[in-house]
Amino acid sequence: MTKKYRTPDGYTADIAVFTIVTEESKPFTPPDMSLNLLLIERAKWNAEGELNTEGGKWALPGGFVGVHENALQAAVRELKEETGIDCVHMKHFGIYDEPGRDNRGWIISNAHYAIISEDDLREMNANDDASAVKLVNIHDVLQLELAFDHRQIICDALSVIKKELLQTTAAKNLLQDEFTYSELQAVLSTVTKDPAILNEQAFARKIKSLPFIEKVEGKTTQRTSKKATQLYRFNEVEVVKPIYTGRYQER
Amino acid sequence: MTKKYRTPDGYTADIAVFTIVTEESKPFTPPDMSLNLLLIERAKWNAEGELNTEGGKWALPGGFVGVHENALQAAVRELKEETGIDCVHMKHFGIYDEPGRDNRGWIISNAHYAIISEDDLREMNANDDASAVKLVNIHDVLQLELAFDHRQIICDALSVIKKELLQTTAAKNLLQDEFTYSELQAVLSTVTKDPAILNEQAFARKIKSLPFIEKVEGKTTQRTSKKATQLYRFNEVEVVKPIYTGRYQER
DNA sequence: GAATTAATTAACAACTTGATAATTGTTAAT
DNA sequence: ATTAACAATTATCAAGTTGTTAATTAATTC
Repeated sequence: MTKKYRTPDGYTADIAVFTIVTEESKPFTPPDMSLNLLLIERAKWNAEGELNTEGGKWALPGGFVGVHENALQAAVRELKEETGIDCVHMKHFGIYDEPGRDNRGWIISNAHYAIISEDDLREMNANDDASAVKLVNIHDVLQLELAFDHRQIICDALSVIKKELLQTTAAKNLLQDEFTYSELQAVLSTVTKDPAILNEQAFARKIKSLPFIEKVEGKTTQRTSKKATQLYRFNEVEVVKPIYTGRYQER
Repeated sequence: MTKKYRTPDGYTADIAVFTIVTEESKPFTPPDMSLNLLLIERAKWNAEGELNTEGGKWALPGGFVGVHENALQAAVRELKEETGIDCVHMKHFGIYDEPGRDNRGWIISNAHYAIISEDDLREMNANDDASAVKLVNIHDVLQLELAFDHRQIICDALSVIKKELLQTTAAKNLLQDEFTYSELQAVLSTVTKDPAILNEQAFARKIKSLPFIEKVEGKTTQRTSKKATQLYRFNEVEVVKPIYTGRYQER
């Protein structure tokens, strides 16, 4: 190809990995969850013993996209390489292409978020050097010293994940296939103050009429209560809730 | 910079421009609107008289991003250059980076959507060669022969714009600053079948309690009715509607 | 002046939901 | 065996939402 324009010096994929951490799991008790973001600490020195670009700061996992793959594939690959996590739900959410954002050149970053369950997370801890990887509660993450423009990327990721969890059925990726109303409620509680969701009786009542959730007939668990509790699962129905309907008045 | 990787051959910005077309505007009548997408016809031959890549097909406006700008700026610039439109509401919505999507090389397309009002559209028609530019009703657009992977991009754009109009206050960009309930309803009707929005009495009642819309005190118009009609405007309030609340049962 | 039309208001029924309370099933302590 | 504890579940009420139907209002047209 004849290049009429100056072309980019690189194309990277970054990944904001979100996961749920169950804070305390006493038997027969509904879970108390927090939403966490996975970060890696950039090495202070590179292989040649020189100071590394943005070394010592915390950053999102990621790396360069190859010519043979798209950014989504690269993101999945990099996450596996850097943390051992096999991700199911990974999605593009933004592009970071401000001139000068990376002092190494004209580098375009394609940002993704991934949602993984606690279960899948355990593989990670076994697989990798834990010292350079940590989970940070989403309420604390902006206090850290972050590399490049990752503060901005993380801000955007937080706002995207909050919307995604409330406006789509993405919560299914943070739960087991079959779950109780209180487990789903615990996930949603990490990102909303909506009283219709926080109110236990109201939510237990509501879950039965949601078109995208179905009762697992005759199946119960004692994970969250001494009394056997009904299990539910997501089905394939997708819905869009307009802001022009519903209630807005507090009582 | 030392290049360890092969780098992209180009970075382009494409723009899906959406606008409302009022189908018939009898006086004293609520509008009948359709949502349209702006497409350009690619020239059959290039400057050297050779057959152009994907020439003769319909495509989204767009072009290469320069090293001194980000893709959003490039998108605004290209849209102005190609159609004369000065756009207010332009946003990134997707990346198209499949290897082989453009036979000219490794070219990454950053896709944007723009929402412009009928008023702003008039400038365009005055400004440019109308033969190569046309507005297509969103229900017809997928019938056309489209260049590159623009069919996919347009599909995604349609689904994004539908969500955006219902789940955010983006409709304000398709209306005048002050509007009647029936004008807002006409905009929303182009993208939803929700009875709570299509029902006139219900919607006229509802608009008064929406936290992100306020009455323009004492101001009316006769655009849509012989009887003077109340005007409303959007304020700055932003809301997120969870799918876990509200009604799902049809009557 | 009557007909027409869109906006507005009213009224009702069915549904939603926050609040409060009662009931149920199981475990653990007495 | 009895009781306390506790989450799940069900019940009830009040207030808000919304589809439906109908009446009222204001301006224009004939």
